[in-house]
Amino acid sequence: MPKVTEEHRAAMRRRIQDAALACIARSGFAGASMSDIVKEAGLSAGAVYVYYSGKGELAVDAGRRVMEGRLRELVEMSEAADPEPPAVVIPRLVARILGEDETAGLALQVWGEAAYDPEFAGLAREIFAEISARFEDYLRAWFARGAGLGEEAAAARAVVLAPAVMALMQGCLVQTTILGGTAAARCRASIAALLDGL
Amino acid sequence: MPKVTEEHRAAMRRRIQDAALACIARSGFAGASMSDIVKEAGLSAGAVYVYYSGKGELAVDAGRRVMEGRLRELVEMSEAADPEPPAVVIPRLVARILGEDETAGLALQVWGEAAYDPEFAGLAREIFAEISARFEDYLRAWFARGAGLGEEAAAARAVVLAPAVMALMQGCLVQTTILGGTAAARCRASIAALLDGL
DNA sequence: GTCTATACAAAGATAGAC
DNA sequence: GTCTATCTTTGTATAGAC
Repeated sequence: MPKVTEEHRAAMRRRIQDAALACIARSGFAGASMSDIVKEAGLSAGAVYVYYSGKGELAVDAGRRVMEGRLRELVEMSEAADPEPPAVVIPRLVARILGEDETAGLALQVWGEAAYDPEFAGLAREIFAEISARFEDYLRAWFARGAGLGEEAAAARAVVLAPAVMALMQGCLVQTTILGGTAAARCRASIAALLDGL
Repeated sequence: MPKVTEEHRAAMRRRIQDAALACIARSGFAGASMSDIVKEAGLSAGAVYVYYSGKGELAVDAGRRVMEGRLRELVEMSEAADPEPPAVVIPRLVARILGEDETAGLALQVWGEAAYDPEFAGLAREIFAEISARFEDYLRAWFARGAGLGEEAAAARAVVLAPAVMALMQGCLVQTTILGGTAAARCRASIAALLDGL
């Protein structure tokens, strides 16, 4: 019966990830020590090393959780039936992604790690590609059904504009993390104004 | 004659900063050890500690250099006599800021540190405010003299749009660091297309 | 001012009892 | 599987010679 064991293992790994994320939010990826994480999880060093081979594996796993959480929010958007204009959709999306938890700061940290660590860079690229594809899907749908372009023209325009829309979202995340909530609201309003013509 | 000493001090601090930045680009702020930096600078531990009280001070100083380098590029733009349209100015600016050196990755790391370290957060906010002011200056000039709005309307529009333009630049920096040069070019083209209407 | 050598602390990881 | 205790390495910072 490997069933119970497998579930237990998943639950423990998740518990350790949660503790790691709390510590990382406080001290950064490198600054969060294994003893910090062990204490935060209410476990012992020995227990943690049963589920993770070392700090490296745990760090990447925690980073993956942060980025995949961000991705999940986007799936709904790209599956909406009749598309709303970007000036409405993008700010709302940004608000939802950045609003609830303090995961935004963690995403910024993942990018920082990706600047020099190949494993984090791969992770960031992977998530970027998935999110980017979602944005393209949405933009194509909007230009075709909402703005009335032909299918081909809509697809071309979506491909061209997607990176800039991604940049808006990424930049807003940067500003939110660094400047806090009031600046975030200002940034969302600014994005809405910029996208108003589309 | 404190003159020579003062110059020497400045030169040595700069030399140590350069070494630190090289190490940080390789291993991150936390991962770059003092011995790494000492070796990279071709100095001894004792010498380094004459000019810096510790790793913390050195890290912040190095971070400041990265961010101020970014600011310098912007000053020229905001001082241009007759304003060119954003679709031209912004992509060119981004290309210049991200093109030459690998400092872009370092900026992303500074933001990552700012996500949890108050000192880096202060630094990031400070630079953000200065850059933001420059963008507002430029946008005001463009809307007034280039696009023909009234002074007051131009100023209002500049204030509204500045955060989004900042976000575009920040996001493009993220994409450049994570995805590399070809994606950076695509992002610049995308930004140009998005700003074309302004 | 600069070097070599080293003190002191912290972190990652493991051993062995239960 | 989990704990306590510990081994080993690494890193920051300093002391003292030159």
